[in-house]
Amino acid sequence: MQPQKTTEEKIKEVARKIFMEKGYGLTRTRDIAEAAGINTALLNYYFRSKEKLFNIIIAESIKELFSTLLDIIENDKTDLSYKIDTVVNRYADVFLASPNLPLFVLSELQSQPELFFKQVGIPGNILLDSYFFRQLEEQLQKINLKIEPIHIFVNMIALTILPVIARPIMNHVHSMDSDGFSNFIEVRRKLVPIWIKDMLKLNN
Amino acid sequence: MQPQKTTEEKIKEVARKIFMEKGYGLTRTRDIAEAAGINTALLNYYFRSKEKLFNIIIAESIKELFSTLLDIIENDKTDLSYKIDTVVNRYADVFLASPNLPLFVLSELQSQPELFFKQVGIPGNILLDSYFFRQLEEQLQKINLKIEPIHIFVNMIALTILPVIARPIMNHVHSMDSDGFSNFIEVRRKLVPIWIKDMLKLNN
DNA sequence: GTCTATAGACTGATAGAC
DNA sequence: GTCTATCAGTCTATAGAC
Repeated sequence: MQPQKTTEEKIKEVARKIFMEKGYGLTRTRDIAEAAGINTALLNYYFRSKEKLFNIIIAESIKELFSTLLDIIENDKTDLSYKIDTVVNRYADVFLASPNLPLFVLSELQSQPELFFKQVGIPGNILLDSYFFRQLEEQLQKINLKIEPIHIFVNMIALTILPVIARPIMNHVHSMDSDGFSNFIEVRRKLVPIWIKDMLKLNN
Repeated sequence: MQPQKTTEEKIKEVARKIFMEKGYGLTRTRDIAEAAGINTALLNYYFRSKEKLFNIIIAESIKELFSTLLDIIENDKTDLSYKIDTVVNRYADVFLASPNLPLFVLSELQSQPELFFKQVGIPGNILLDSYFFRQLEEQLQKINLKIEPIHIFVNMIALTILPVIARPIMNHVHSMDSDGFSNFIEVRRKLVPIWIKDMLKLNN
């Protein structure tokens, strides 16, 4: 038997869904209240204001998107190849479960960049100082490729995330249903690590 | 001597900028009017409503993003290597001039996918049936790589567009000012075609 | 904790003068 | 074409009863 959802959890759950679909500006507290089976008074009883509720949702979303990464890239026990496989696979899982998550976070960060600093508290240098980046740098030197590690990292994320972000266009130009989308992600789950390792001349 | 901007053009110009920064929901007609040096009455005199003005802006934005592509990929006089160079370079130019354009369009297409059909009229199969895709298919067969051409196309767009879409995060983790951003794009303008050609085993 | 009712502020749009 | 003034509608948030 699952424990019953509290009203507070129910509100957060539907708020997350509606904020992701419509964005902050187009979401009305009434929509959230109605979808949660309550009223706006109760919503404000729990969260004080729409903005405070949104800040909780967006902070959790940002953390969901980045915590996926952090424990992988800071691990000094795993090699480069394993890290590439794991990052791509974890993100594929996250995106299949929450296809709207990346565009939601990116859009809100664009219109309110200060959210990143205020709500998350991930230091800016955590990526550049990571063990993963040191491993990338080492490998790039080994194959005598004079580019910054960030480019390889950007490539890995780009190849994984773009089909998710551009899903409406993919649906249009590739006539995809939701199964087609999942299949596409599954195919790329295998391909992206190969491409990234090729860029690094890592033997597969 | 440049011809003077009409009021109508001035409104569209600032509306485009503000819609792109804040999105439809958070943009107020008063913001647009003030930025254009007029008032909301005049805005409605020219465009009837906020929504009609927005539809004009988003339709033009979608066209700007895709017309860049269409005349390149349908050309049967240019080879694969040239097409890759040209697509990447054109998009780099577009994104440097309008960094908010891609995320704006992608966000709006997610919340209103029918915009693609209604406002643009680009048939879904124009990409799959393009000369570019036939050239990709040919080359993939030649190197005996059993993947669909769409993956290479997605990769090319992904590697070019992601730093632009994730600019707020890039600023944060890479301590970039606007010069840093331009430099980053300039570096990738050269790198992305190399990576894509490597995937296709095209000799550079 | 949850509701009804409503205050209070803001927004898009228009009427009407010039 | 452009303005001032303002209306009607919508939204968030709160007061107060239960």
